[in-house]
Amino acid sequence: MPARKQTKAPPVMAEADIAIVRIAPETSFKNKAYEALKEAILKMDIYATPEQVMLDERALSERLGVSRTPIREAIAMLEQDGFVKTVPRRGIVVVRRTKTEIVDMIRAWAALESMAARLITTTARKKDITALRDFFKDFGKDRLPQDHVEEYSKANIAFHQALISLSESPVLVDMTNDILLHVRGYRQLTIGRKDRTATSLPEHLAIIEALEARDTELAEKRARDHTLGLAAYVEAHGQELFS
Amino acid sequence: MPARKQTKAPPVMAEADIAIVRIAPETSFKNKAYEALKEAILKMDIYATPEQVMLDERALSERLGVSRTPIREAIAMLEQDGFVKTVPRRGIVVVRRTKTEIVDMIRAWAALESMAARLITTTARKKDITALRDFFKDFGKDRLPQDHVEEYSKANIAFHQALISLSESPVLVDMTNDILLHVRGYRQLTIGRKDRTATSLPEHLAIIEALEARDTELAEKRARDHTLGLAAYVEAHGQELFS
DNA sequence: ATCTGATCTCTGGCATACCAAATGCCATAA
DNA sequence: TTATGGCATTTGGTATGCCAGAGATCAGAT
Repeated sequence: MPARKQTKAPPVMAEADIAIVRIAPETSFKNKAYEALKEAILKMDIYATPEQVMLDERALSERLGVSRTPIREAIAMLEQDGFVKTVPRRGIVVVRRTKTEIVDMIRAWAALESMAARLITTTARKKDITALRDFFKDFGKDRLPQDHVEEYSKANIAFHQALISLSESPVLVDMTNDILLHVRGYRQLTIGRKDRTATSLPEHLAIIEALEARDTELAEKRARDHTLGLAAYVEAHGQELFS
Repeated sequence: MPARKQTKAPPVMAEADIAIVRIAPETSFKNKAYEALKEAILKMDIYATPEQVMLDERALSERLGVSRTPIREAIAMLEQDGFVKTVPRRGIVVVRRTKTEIVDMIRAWAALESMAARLITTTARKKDITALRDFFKDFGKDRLPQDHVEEYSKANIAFHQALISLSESPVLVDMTNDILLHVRGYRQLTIGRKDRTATSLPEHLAIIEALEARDTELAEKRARDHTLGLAAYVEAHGQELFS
């Protein structure tokens, strides 16, 4: 049997505890392009422009100062995300979802969030649950959400993301984030509506209460019904948004 | 007012009803490579091999007979799916999920499936719901699932997919399919276990009954609890699968 | 025999060139 | 004026080639 090379305890020097942080991985152009394009697509308010939005590989590569290769890889990733659709020899089109698709996504969101609520009742710490109220501390009887729609809208999203995070389930977090990215596009035009905003805050507080009470079934139900309510709202009032 | 060009009835010739079928879109090498690699990864039984499985761009391009470009694009897509992770200058590694991640995924699956069940009680047709029983028509008191684990396992997956499909929600269908692809890898080693298989069939039938009764809450609960049961099972007995 | 480091090799990242199909423009014929 | 056919252009698809960093290898010094 050949001598096995000693692999244990070879520390010649104390491996100085200088905070070595694994150096910067320097993200590739591919990833930079992906992030840049994703952000650009998300902020372009797709549902506001009447005609189809197209992307051009060569134009993008010039704009970003890199060759087409990393751009194409980024496009391929975005296509997996469902943000764009490339048509051979025709172009790359930014996908517009129909109202039905959006409602569908919101329902999935409701499913995931209600599961998060369920998990939270059994694992989250009391203080973390209570901290969820802070997102709405700037609103109350003397400062109604419906009078500060834009601000409330941001608090609303932040609340939902914080809620899901409390589940400590990476999968639930990632999936809902993906959905939010798709839904966010016209969120300003729907969730922002005053009539719905008014009922939103009380529902959120009710969810928090159920979580604090560790009432699994009730928390799940409230979380689900709250988001399903949004789905129903969009289904009923979102018609005008989709030409 | 300028004369509007006549767009109606310009048929110069009868547009011969020769069966023109829109020709074949001939999927690109990029997509072919994506499908090929995905299938290869799914059937390689990742959790069976002890050492990390690596992929090599050049080797793959030779094997598939195409250049590296479409291969790289396919890899980028697979990375978005979470099947592989490319490490610069090191290689492309096929991702192995931890037990915790798998349990987490199954919980998300439970959330989505319970929402599907909920929707089904309000929209699906009676005959379609009843048809779900067909997946298990080959099993019964005289032919127990636990005695034909492999066969039952396939029926099991088919049942769940058919169930979700009945919700007529493309989003729920796609998301659960994605999850199933990740979970399927070691499914054979867990769901296949006899002790769990025995309780599976009755639970499935109970779900179908609730759906037929149009009992939204009950159907949702049964669907959720059934899949959460699998999650709990994996969490408790799946330890040995993850080295 | 072991440690050091120069070098060779392997691997993904990126740039570039060329291809082919889908369009659009435009000269030309009816 | 209008319909038609062909050519130039546009756009994504694919193939190649070179680069740089991370390891592995191996010779030389201690």
